Amino acid sequence: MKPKLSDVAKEAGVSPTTVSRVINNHGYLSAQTKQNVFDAMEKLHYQPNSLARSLKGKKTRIIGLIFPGITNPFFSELIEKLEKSLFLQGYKVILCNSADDVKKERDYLRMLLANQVDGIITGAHNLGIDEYQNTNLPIISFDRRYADKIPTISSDNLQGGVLATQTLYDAGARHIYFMGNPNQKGNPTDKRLQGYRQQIEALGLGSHVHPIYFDETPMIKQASIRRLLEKGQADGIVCADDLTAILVLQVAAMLKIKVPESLKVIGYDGTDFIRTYFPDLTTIVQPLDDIVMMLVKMLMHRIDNDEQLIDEEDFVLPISLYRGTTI
Amino acid sequence: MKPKLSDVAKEAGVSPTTVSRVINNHGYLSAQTKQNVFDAMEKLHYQPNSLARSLKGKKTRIIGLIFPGITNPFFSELIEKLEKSLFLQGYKVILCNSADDVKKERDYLRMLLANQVDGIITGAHNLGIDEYQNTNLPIISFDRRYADKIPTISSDNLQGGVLATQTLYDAGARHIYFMGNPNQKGNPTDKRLQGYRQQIEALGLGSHVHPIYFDETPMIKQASIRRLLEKGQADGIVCADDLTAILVLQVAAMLKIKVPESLKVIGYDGTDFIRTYFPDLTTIVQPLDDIVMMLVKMLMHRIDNDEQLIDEEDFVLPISLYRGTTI
DNA sequence: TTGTAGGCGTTATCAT
DNA sequence: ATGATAACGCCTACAA
Repeated sequence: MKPKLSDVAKEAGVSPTTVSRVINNHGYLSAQTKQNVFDAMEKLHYQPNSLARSLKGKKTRIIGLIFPGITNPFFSELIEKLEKSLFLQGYKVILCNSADDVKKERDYLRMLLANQVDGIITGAHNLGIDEYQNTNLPIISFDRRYADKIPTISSDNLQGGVLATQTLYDAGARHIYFMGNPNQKGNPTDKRLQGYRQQIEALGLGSHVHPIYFDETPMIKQASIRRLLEKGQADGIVCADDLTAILVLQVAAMLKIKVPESLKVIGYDGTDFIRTYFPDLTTIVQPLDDIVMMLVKMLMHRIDNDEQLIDEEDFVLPISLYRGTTI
Repeated sequence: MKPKLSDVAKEAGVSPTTVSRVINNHGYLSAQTKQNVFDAMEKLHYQPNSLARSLKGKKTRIIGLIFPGITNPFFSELIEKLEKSLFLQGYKVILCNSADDVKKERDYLRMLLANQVDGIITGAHNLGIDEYQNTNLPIISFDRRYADKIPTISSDNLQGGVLATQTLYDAGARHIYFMGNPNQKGNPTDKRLQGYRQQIEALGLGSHVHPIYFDETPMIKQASIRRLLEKGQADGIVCADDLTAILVLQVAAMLKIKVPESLKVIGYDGTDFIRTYFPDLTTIVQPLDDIVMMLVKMLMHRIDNDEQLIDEEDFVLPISLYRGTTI
């Protein structure tokens, strides 16, 4: 059996209380006793049981992370940075892949609650408001609008849409398409399209949206992109994410469409990964480090200050442009 | 406060025991009582406390995942698939990023033990044997040799090295370099280099290893690759992973070295991501789905059958070749 | 400086 | 068919 506190106590010849005190560095202990207890712990390979500890009211120091996937470089970088940052604060992370599946997200949310996590950071986006609303747990959301109780961090998607469009225009494109999810569900990312529309209008151009959905396989996206490019009307494309932009470049190469001469392409996200392995791609860069810092900071704040949200309004971080050769 | 079992009991007008019975579907309950309890649970938004439950000896249904990072597509796909598979079996996942940091890995291992996880799947690779050895927890490792008690799953790295080398040879390369970590620490991945060496010898060629380390930044790798390519001696390169291969292609383009005419390149891993977004890259494909299935299957087996490892020897899965245009 | 007792929320055992 | 009771491993008053 696993050694428990009382085993250590017996081994060290003291009471369980004393051992607990040593572990938690509580109150006054004689150096000798401390040493005895440490030796006993060492000898028995003792590990305190976090469960029992948390049951007694202590925090679990576990944060739940709910995201729609981890293979997209944007999410893998975001999650890796979050994990890193939280680890430094002494937190572990339970990773929940909502996989764009409402049921799975709900299941996970329940599990996290059942496991008494200290807080949740979520970037998933299916659930009805109430499930999240119904808990008093500190929750911070990235790029998703859940409920008034839950602060949202995002980067400036509107400005991103504007900047992408303007950048294409400045480079000479006049038939600028937007490629991404046309559904407007009220999430911050919807603003990329809004920014596009807004700027298109300001420039006196025509607005064209080519729908590409998050849950389509790359093959399907590719076929869809091909249909668009074959028409040969677009000379500029604002892609709602970098991976889509890469598919556009692939299809363009396949169709022998010259980039950027005949077609200019701009992506969105600008992760380290993409900038390193697809340095050609011009893209709107989200400030990942700042996003992570804000998410963690606000979460920590909510955890430490039991008072409800104070001036916790939504927080929008500025984006920037990375210039590759596709424009 | 959060409702507890006894609150539900009070609400439903029964004893806590009965509520527990309903929740766990234990013994005989009248349909009426059941209904009452369910209603009460619903009404109070009751969530059983997993901690208390686990403290009472129940499993936590949490699996720890220890990997050296998640941004490499190979790991992100592996982890995503593991999470998916484990979720289907009713397990949650605590994600631990060892970040190639011995201390962090040890910390995480301790935390996992403290949190009474039901098992661990690890693909990290720093720790001394003893820490893992010292526990009776079911642990399965991917591509890392820890200890005799811990079964290792891997794909056929030796054959991968052989196949990569032979493929380059068949395409006409005669000055074939290996690019990757030259240190042999006894891990399965070392065999990629061994396979290369073995085949080089069989072919009567000279063996050349250009060292690239896992923890180098892409910039550094690139500079290092550049130094090699500028010498112009290599006409074929076996890369120990796909990302390195992509850097090689970048540098080759920069130096105006024609691929595959003057230089043939083959990568290693062959994730869906790379095959989709870098379809040109010829690469050795690891059977990720099979790897995941084996990892999960063996872990479940170890968890369910308390008996110690039976014939749990290491398990090696076959690799395959994906043909792009870089050879 | 150290020990004793009770309880955190749940479940298993024994009654009824 | 349902309840009372005693654990699970730890922590925190309260004593001594």
